[in-house]
Amino acid sequence: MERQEVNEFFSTELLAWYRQIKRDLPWRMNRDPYRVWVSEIMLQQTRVDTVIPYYNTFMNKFPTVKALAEAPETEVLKCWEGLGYYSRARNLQAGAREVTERYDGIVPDDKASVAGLKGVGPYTTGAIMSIAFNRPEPAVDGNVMRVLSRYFCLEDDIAKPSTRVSIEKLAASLIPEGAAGDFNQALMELGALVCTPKSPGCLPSCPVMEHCTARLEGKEHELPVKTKAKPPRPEFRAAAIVAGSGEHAGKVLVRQRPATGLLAQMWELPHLLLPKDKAGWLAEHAPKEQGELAAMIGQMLEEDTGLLIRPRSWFTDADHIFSHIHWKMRFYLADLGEASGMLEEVASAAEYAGIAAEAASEYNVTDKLASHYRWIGLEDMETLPFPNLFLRILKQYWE
DNA sequence: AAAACGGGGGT
DNA sequence: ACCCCAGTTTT
Repeated sequence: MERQEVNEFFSTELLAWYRQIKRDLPWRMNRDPYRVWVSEIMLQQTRVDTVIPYYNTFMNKFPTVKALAEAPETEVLKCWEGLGYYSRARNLQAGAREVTERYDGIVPDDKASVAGLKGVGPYTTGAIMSIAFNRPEPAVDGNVMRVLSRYFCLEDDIAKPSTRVSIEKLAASLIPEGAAGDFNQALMELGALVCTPKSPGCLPSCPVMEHCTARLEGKEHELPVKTKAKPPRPEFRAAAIVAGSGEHAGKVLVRQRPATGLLAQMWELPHLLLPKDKAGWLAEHAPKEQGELAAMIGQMLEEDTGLLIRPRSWFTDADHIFSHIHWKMRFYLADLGEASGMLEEVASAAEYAGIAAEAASEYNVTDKLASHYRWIGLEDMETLPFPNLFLRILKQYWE
């Protein structure tokens, strides 16, 4: 069989297969470009099963571009809580605002305009253009790179950006006339359901195994080639659950993270990065033996918040692993010392000195950050967005 | 080109 | 324990 025929076999059989077995997913209800857009952003580095409940909630709360554009950012982040990569949510809303302002609320049927939206890269551009508008653009994600690497026995490292570019050209050449949306989804559906990373289900499931080069050469388990990621670096952090008193009785102190960087704009319990030389203590000593460390943490948190914070006892330890950082955290229960200042004083001090704090990337500049602190009760957790790590700890605290 | 950027599920 | 997921942005 000629190469051309093998390619046509692939496209034809895959498309037919998809139209038979495609899953009934919420974003396949219709081709509303906004619905496609939201789904594609949520699906970035996130499994279908994880996305489904978030997608339904999100579309219910923000049914249109306009509804999303007009919503408070905190509400959008709250809907994204636990889904990860929170800049996706903020970029999506920025995109909705751009579509509202520049395109009258209509997602444009134009590649360059779509590609210009925040959070929309090469993959998502192709996905929106093909699925919503049936334009013949490739949409190459991890699934597609795996499927095509195997079918065509491509040995290029799929971790390299240049590999994605070359696979995009190949994928574009395979799109059947007038069926871009279905074909691109077929490619991904095959990768998700059959041509899986660990144990590809060639037989009896794969509609194109007959001419799959990797399988014919017995290399379906070796492909695709991908360099493995660096392990996350460890960071030791100490946190405090500060119980309020007086008018703040029953509440705890939380703060909002900066507008950029890790977990941007999310809320958290106050904590700090231990210097490398101190970090060893946390690793090597039982929590009970660490009165000295606790005292140090109280002092550092005092400097951070402007409050007189007194750690009283160890609460729990928790590990939280991001892609690139491994947080090893120790939580202390704390309360406020006798001469504690009011939060209002702290806030005004922050306002007073806020001008100089622009460059601070961590929470080591007292003046600017204090205004980001807030006392909250259990009921406030339903409005403020927290990363799962802190959500778990706070629920445990209020149990 | 490499690192930053979450969190969870599969094996 | 390790892999990877319907990736994008920043450095």
